[in-house]
Amino acid sequence: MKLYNTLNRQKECFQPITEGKVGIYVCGITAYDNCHIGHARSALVFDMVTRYLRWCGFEVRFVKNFTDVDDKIINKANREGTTIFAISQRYIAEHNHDMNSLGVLPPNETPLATEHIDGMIALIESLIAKGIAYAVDGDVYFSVEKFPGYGKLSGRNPEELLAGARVEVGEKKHNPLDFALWKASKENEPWWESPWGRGRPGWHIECSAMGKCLLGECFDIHGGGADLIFPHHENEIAQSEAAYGKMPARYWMHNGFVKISGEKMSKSLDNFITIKDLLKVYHPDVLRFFMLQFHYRSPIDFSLEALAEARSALNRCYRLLEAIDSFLVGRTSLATDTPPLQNEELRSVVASFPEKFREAMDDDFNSAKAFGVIFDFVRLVNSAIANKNFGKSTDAAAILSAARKNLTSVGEALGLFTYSPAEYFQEDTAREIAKLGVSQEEIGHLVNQRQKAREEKNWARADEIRETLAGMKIQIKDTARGTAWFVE
RNA sequence: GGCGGCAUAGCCAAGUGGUAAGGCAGCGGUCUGCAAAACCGUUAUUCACCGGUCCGAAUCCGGUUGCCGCCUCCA
Repeated sequence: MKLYNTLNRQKECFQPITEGKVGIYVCGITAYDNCHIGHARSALVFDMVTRYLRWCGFEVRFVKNFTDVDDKIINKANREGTTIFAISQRYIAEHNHDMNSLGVLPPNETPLATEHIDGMIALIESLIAKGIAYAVDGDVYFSVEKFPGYGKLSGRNPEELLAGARVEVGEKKHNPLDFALWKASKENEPWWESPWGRGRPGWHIECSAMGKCLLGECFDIHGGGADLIFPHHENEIAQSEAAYGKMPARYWMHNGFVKISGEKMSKSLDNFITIKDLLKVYHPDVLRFFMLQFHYRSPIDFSLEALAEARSALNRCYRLLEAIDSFLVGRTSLATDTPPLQNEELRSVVASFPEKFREAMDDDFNSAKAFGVIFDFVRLVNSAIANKNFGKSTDAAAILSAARKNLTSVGEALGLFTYSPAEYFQEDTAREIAKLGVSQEEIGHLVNQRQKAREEKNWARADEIRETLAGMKIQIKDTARGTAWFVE
């Protein structure tokens, strides 16, 4: 398995520290507002990473933190006249609700920064003892010039950074590049007792402390959004490596951004769409499919049109599952027999499908390439079902149930196809109908009328109703077992 | 200004040396009372542009243009 390591800017063979086990730390959210689909991408990407690693047989320990003390939380708490804990707990609950809706598996550990203050203080003390950090008036700063490797993750060098650095009035730092490990608390700010007086931790120190506490001084994978490369992860490396003498993680993975109209989606640009709003109009699998159809490091340009296309593609997969299920109804007994191999080639394609999927995913979690494999497979199985002779062959049911099993297995690695086709289409239809502003009853009535006209062989009337429905974006599907309908 | 990334069909997108996956949309056909779904066929002699290396490049090197991100909180 190869994965791209931001640290060395190249794909590297993945070699876990302990055979068969993987420790992953991903930077989670600062809990002060609802999550937007940029957060969703990061969550879905690393959910795919952990799911895929588990699918491959690794025992994964996945840690994702919450930043629950920070300027933005403090500001919001002061504005609302409440505590930072009330704010962070509220948005952690919202976050968890969103993640659950998206089908993101809960991490093994979800540490809060405020639960690890002692660890942070100990870490800061050891940095001071080593002469790498210094205290000034209750603040503590990390001295960048004392750490020779500074800039290795983001590819910057301290001189260049210094040239462009802003020096603010009243700075207590010795060097403009130095960053805060601990901040003396001001009025109306939460505080913890420390050797430097009452204060609160800087942003970067929390991940160094929590990563070390839950995964050890060096773990396998550290992940986050590409915007965290600098300064957050750069500073985290500086702190941890200076304190423990080793890189905190071997592989650094960063997901690309979600853009909207060509610009990065972010709080500051105020151009974000929340997960909650999006899930009102599209099924969570559609959002997941949309995100995973791109390689995780590429930027994505988000639009509702693009999401609609993702829905069309995903529907194709669920339709196949539906078709298999309907083929298999009443025929499963055949699967237990040992029938003659009438479809040897198809059987071998079905059997080798997971391996092809694995090949694509092993190349730096290339889910985009994996979808190519999936759709080739979908077409092949569909063509078998479409073939009348295939239905007569004694091994058809066995092959199709194997195909179904393999497709959902691969889906498990991506977090897709976890619903039954009936559930999926029901939820999809409910959303589409709501968008169209028509009721199920209205459609059902028209479908019944057409059904009557068809029974009377009044084709003109039947076609007229079908056209009316088509005008409403409702497609009719006549099958042996009656008429179904769905939204285009 | 510094650092990094990207540029592939109508749209989206994979592809890091061996002759262009896949999805969406479109067109023709099969199936169907008609449709839909599904299937078959079709849609880039070509990968922003200009040079170079090589038997061979979308893929490597140099240059040009355009877009984006980071350098300040940000997934």
